[in-house]
Amino acid sequence: MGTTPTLGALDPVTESTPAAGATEATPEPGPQPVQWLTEQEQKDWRAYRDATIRLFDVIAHELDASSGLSAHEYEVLVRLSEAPDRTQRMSGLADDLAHSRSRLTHTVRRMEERGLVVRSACSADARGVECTMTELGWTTLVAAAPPHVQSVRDHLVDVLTPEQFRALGDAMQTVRDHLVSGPCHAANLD
Amino acid sequence: MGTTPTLGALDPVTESTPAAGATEATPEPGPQPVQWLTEQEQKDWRAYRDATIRLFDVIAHELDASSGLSAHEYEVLVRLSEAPDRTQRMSGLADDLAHSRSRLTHTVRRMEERGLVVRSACSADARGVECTMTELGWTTLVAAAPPHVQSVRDHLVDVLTPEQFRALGDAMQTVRDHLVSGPCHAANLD
DNA sequence: CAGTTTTGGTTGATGTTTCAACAAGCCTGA
DNA sequence: TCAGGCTTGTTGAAACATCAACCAAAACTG
Repeated sequence: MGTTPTLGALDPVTESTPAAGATEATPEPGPQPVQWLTEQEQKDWRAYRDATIRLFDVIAHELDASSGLSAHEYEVLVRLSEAPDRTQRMSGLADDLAHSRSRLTHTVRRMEERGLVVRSACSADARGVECTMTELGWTTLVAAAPPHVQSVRDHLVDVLTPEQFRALGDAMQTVRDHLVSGPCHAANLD
Repeated sequence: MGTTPTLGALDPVTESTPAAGATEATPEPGPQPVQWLTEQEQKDWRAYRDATIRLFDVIAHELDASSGLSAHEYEVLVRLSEAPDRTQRMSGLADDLAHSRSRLTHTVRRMEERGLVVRSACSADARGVECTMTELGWTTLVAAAPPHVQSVRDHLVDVLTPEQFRALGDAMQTVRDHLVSGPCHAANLD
């Protein structure tokens, strides 16, 4: 009834505390003593989440429109372009891209069918497979990069002040380090 | 390798390839006068991109593990929980979530099959469909929220200083505003 | 140096998202 | 009023991602 409690972002409950502790640590005898997000934290988390989803969406769309590459394919090509001999092991690629191995296998197979990369046995480790960028892959990447960079500028870099963007990079580098070095970052990795 | 020009992030070319392969029918000087990202900008963009992918990945994984909801389903429930009568039009929901209409239709159909929401005709507009959260949807959300909030804290909020996190929210709010009010934000929307 | 475990990679089934096409209701103007 | 265009929402097929199962080679272990 009147109990539609103007719910905070991902904090739909705060329930048994009607008007009270929406913003503070709630050490109540609930199932879990979770420290809820403050209203400001909710706003910030939502802004980050929402903006990022839309940003990635529009950038991926523009990339596909201008080059026919998906964001993931583009990223595979970038990594290969930076690797010695434009070649990298599948496992290394998967780790770099934070993709599951199986996802990478599928992606690379499709890219191979289109002639963007080739796979070959790895000499050092008979289990391994090496992925190499073809000339077509290279020219495709070279053609794709300028409009993509423009996208990133238009929708992100140039929208912020240089200081804001630097701070964003710093913060996210911290987040990234914490994630990859964290205790159980087992989450991914197939 | 002498010919592998230590390539920057998404800037694989920089200069090594002049007019090469670009559009032939362009009499203009140069393919595009794109302003490349500086090295620092590349680092920051990559940190943001990479950290975000991993972050969303691990948070979605933990949410699914603890509640059986995907991140998208969770978000649908949150929006409904905040709407009057826990009901919202499909179109409004799709806009809020930056999902295509067709994606939302599929998602909601699956959620309806699981009893989390129900759909009904919209009285005001015979084309419309209203989506309402069920009691099961509510209790599911209430159970899902605490561990999810904990996830967000563990991997993002508490990893940064309060100032960093505030700045992140501010910056991304700017990015979001620019995206939704931008000239052609037609990108999405089915 | 056999037996076990771990790692690298693939496969196919299943689930989800995207895309194009469509149906039906709304709205406008002549 | 009714023709045309816009909006809302759905559908089915195709593309893509995820998951569990699997094989083969390496790396341990006793």
